[in-house]
Amino acid sequence: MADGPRLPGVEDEDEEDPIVLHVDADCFYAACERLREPELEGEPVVVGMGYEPGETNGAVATASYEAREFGVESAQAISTALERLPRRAALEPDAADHDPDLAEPETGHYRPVDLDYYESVASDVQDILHDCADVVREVSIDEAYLEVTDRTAWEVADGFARHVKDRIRREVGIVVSVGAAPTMSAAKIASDFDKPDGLTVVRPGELREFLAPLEVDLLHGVGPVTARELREMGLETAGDVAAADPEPLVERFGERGRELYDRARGEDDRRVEPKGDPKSFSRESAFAEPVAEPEPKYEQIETLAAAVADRARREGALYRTVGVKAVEPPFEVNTRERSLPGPIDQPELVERIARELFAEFERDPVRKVGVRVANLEFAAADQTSLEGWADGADGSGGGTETERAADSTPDAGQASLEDF
DNA sequence: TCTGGGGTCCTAGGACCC
DNA sequence: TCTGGGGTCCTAGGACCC
Repeated sequence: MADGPRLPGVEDEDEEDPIVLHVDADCFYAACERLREPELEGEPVVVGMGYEPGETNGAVATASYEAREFGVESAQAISTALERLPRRAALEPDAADHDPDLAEPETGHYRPVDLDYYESVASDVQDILHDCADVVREVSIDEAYLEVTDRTAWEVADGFARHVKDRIRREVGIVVSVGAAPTMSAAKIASDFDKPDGLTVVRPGELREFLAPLEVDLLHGVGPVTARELREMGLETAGDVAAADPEPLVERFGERGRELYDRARGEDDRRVEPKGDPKSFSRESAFAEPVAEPEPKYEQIETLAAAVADRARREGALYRTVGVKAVEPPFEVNTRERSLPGPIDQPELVERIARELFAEFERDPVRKVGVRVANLEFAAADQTSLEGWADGADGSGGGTETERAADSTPDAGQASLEDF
């Protein structure tokens, strides 16, 4: 926290601490499904990815709170979810005759993920967020940080947060939880504190006491592995971490250890900034069961390579690195990648390199494959817009590699396939 | 719990350069 | 024959997040 000049004896924390909101939609995918299918209100709803109606494959993307009552959890296999919460349609009409008590309350509604629709809903929410804040950082489809320091004050921050919640509920029909705090990391924890439909304000003076009793795994960036190691070090709560000697933490976890220590003490200098360009695009897909024969795998690699290259082109990105992923049973993740001398936009080359990189695994049993492009450059759009404009210009456009690649049609200025 | 898909960041070793 | 120090890039893997 920056220490500006102060009048002696004046505690003006309220002035200097930023006010950060973290807004997090509750069970977003399920909420979207309810938006277009209001009959689902109050019912157990499970949204599955890689799931198709009537099938048992895929995993749970989102389970409504009603579904969670039955032990359905995020990331769970749909087959497991179905054991705990049978599909509503499956019991109608036949099974209902056999056991009418079972049919109604003990079944749930299963829907496949429909990202396009969810994105359209998210965009309506984001419009409101941008209207309510000076800076918005979208973290994911259902989550964002807002910098609202100049829009409100600590004394009325809960009213402001309430206003944001109410607008989203009224205008879009989505319920969100909001956390307000002087740091991003605390705001994030605060939004989670009272879910669903939560509203938690942590004022600057309350930061340490708010964090202290929380289990370490509630800290952002602490997953199962780190949580276990922290417990082995005798650190159960954020308060334990805050009071600990930071040296062993840094030794054990490197830079992350320092960060962990700071966050547990409520120290976090990051300011809310809009999200930058993406760093990579990837596509992956799992087989129903491990595949040993080369052909189906290569076929999938090619499909994914084409999809990734297409995505990059649509987004106006050049890429310099192509990678593949092969997941072998039980869950061994292998990655291979190759970087090229310069940025390109050549789908055929992505396919070819992906095939070559994958060759190493062609005879291994593989349950999942993936293709990725990285080292992205987004200069293309700007450069294109300069064309026909810059002929006599000030010479700032000098002929960089990026420009060369960007203003060429595929195959012209970029290195050609044979060069690799 | 037999494990889906799309991302980010960090680490560590090796190559290579000066 | 022995062998410093610093910097950057590349690759593979791992932890984590939603």
